[in-house]
Amino acid sequence: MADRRVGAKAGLSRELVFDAALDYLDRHGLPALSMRKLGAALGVEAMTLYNYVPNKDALLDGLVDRVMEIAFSGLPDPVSGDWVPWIREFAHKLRAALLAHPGVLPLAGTRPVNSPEALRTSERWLAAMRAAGVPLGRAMDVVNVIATFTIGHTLAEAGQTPGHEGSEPNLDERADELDPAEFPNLTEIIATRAGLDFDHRFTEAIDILLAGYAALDQ
Amino acid sequence: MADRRVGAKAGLSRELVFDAALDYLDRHGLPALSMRKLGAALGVEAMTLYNYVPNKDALLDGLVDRVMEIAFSGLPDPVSGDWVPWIREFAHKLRAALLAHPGVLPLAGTRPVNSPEALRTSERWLAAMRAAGVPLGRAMDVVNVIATFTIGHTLAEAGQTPGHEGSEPNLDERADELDPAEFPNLTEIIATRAGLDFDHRFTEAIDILLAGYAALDQ
DNA sequence: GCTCCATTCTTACGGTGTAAGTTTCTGCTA
DNA sequence: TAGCAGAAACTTACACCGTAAGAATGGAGC
Repeated sequence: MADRRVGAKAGLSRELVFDAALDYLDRHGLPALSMRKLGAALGVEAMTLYNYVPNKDALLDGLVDRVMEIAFSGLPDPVSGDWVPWIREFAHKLRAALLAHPGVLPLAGTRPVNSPEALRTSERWLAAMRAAGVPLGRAMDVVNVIATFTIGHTLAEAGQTPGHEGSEPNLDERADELDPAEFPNLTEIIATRAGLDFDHRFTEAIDILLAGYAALDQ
Repeated sequence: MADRRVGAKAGLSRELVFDAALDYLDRHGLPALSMRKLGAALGVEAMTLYNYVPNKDALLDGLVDRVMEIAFSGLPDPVSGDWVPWIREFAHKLRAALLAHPGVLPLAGTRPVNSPEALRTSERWLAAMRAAGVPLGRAMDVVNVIATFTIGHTLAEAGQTPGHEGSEPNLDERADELDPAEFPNLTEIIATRAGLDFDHRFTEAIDILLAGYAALDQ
């Protein structure tokens, strides 16, 4: 970044700040994200960012909303009466978006998502499911169960990623400390990789949930 | 805490430090937990804690393990061939333990749990399910799906709790900003509470998952 | 050229985790 | 009982954090 004189515009915008924050998060991880470093990445002092964001917490909230928007984008309108494939597609898109930006994952679990975009999407879901004969309360249950499961499962998935920045070693990393006599099944799992396929596990669980809920109403 | 002279024993132990940390977390929340304040709660300087814990991250990891132990404690050994009720009980106990210590919830989602106690419990699960005819890979899938769903769902539940310390308002808190014309279904949900019963939602989803998996093998 | 104002920078404060070094007390041995 | 070794606690220090308050600068409109 070429040096500017004090007061010269850096050409920032709320958009640009969020973009840079998401990029920084993807590149360096959540603990490394500070206002000073984000400012430096934009060629600006930390306090300058406060012209675009009230505080750091709001910045993090915005990042979650942004990733949710990515997950929602491109979802087709649920016109047909069959809501199951639509929700299934949403679940897989949400997982993909979270895995693409694993830095926001811990935030996504903690912060309620109530951006206008998210509310609009929820409303569309509910309307479509209701039109298909699902009671409103149950529709809300399905939406929330799918969303919370996806976040929980993807949190675990990202945490197991080889190179994650957590402090505790994951199962693979402590495979050699595992006494095969005391833990025969766990050692077999590590050796054969049976039950460690996240793609398969997620797909199957979502299908079970959707089939189960679909069977409840009719 | 009566003042001691330098060097006098405060009677600390690893146990006591973790106990105090969990208590502090329950009382003041995760962002408020610092080494200095935890030390003060124990009548001791911050650096003293480093005699019992290598660093703060290890302290947090230990807290997650401790809550998991609470969840596991009292679980009966799965002797009968029917593994479904046992896993169901585990899910509900895990949720209860997490809700009792909501401060550790964000940590539970992020950090892989590989304490010896947790590994022993997993091993018991797998052995029992296998004895009942479930293939090993599927048994692992069931265990992980139940655990990740429980964490994800309970994260959302604790986040919606009135008085949570998050920054974004939850759905109820922004009910009045919601335009009934644009969001008829969401407003109806808030008014009737349909689909907002966490107990019911969790119980039903767990039952659907267990029934679905049970139907796969046999 | 002058004024106004948005934008940016500077400075400062109280807080954080933790490395390094110092002091004090306790319990053992002689 | 005296002396000493090691454990336990404290002190100091450093680099970093979020952010409040105010000063400095640049460009836009007159």
